Amino acid sequence: MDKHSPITLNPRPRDDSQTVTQWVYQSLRRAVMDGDFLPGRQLTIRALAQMLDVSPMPVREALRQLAAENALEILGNRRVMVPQMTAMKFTELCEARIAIECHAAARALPYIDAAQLKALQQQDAAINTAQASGNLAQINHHNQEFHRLMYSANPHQVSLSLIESLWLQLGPFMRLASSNISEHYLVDRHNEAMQTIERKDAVALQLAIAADIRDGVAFANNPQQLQRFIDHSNGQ
Amino acid sequence: MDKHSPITLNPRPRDDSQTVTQWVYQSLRRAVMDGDFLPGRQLTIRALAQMLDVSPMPVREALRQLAAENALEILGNRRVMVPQMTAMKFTELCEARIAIECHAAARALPYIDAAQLKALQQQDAAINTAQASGNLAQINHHNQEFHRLMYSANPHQVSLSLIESLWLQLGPFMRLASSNISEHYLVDRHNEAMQTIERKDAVALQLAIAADIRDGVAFANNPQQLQRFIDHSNGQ
DNA sequence: GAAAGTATATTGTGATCACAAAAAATATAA
DNA sequence: TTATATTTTTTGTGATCACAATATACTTTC
Repeated sequence: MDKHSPITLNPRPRDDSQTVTQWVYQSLRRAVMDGDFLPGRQLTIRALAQMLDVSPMPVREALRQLAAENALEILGNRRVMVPQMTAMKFTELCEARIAIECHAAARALPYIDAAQLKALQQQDAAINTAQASGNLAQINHHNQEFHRLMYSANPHQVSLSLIESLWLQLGPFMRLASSNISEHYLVDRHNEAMQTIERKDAVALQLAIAADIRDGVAFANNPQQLQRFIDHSNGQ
Repeated sequence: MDKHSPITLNPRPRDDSQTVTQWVYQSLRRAVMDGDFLPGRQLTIRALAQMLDVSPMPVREALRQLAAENALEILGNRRVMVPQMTAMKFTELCEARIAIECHAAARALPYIDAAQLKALQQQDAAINTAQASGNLAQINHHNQEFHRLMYSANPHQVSLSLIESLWLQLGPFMRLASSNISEHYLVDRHNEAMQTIERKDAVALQLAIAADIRDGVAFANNPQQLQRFIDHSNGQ
């Protein structure tokens, strides 16, 4: 729970087509998602600005945007903090994921055609490749992409941004979680999901998604192991 | 769909305890929620700043925050627009509301004690008072407060901010909707909900909440009437 | 040595400015 | 009159600065 521990930031190179604010936003978002900032860590505008070699202005806007997405927390004294995690909050976040993602999946199902199913299969293959290489960040990334691809088949999608807010809040812990998951789990659930899509079976798809999410946080079923993860992530 | 129609803004007086940015944010949020900005309307930083008699800076931050909550939309040319509504999107928003709010209600139920139930009853009474006076904005406001009160009984609440994002997107249309609802509907559903809370019956509570939401958008069951509302809101 | 008070440094906030990109208005050509 | 080119204006962006509020470091006091 150290507020001032040193942080390292490895931002992607600036793309000239995007604004500085966008670049800062994406850099910070990725850092939060990857758990580069320890929970409880306080972030200052000027420090981040210096780290990214930009003026304080775009950092201010990026921080405010991330706070609006619940990725960061603005304290009463106007300082910005990486939110703390608790076992109860973790459970709530997972249950919210299940509720919303199952709903989004069912709503997307009618729109998933053969081409999109193929894209899902390719994404699933990418997950396998990442698992073979043992790159946890990559596994997570492709896993998210699989879900995103599915939900965004719905052209009138309104819940994806809500789901991403939950991912952002869980992000740092999912990487820890990945290290404890037997590889075959995720693959099975995704195959299961894709089969239900072929059958256009909404209820079965929801069950598969719920199972996939629960598998992903299976380590949280053991309360004391969950607490260990949280303590570890909070810096012991 | 006029991009430049004149807009009027009736902000609340500035509270000295809040920052200018917060005040601007709340003023704009209320305007969006109340439907003071027509969908498709483009908002410029400088115009709003002049209207509110502040510098462009706090407006910039408020707009970015509202965009992060999907209350506003940032276009490719970096301009800010009030999102357009479509019949399909409206349906998606309502279904998302039902999915998430039912979930939030069930999750809050175990935490609702006698005192909080009493607060809900008081809020319900406030809705009745508002209905008697025929003030649509007041009805909406107290109705939202009723839901908010219920969900936030859960001390580990994580979905309320997601729900509020949906309210923001639906806000302008709910006021139109209110004008078409028979008064007794809302009251019945809320009483129903409070009875299920006393019984600690989660499933029945979810049914009551879903019914309450569906009653609130009952006018949308008739597709052409929904389209009329949207057309009207989009400025014919 | 611990607590309270003071001084210094740091921080978020909000205003102002320069600039490039985009939009609107105007002028030109067919 | 319509389409195209040019100028003018407007707009978002990002940097810099002043200031008040907060936090930190230091001193004093008991």
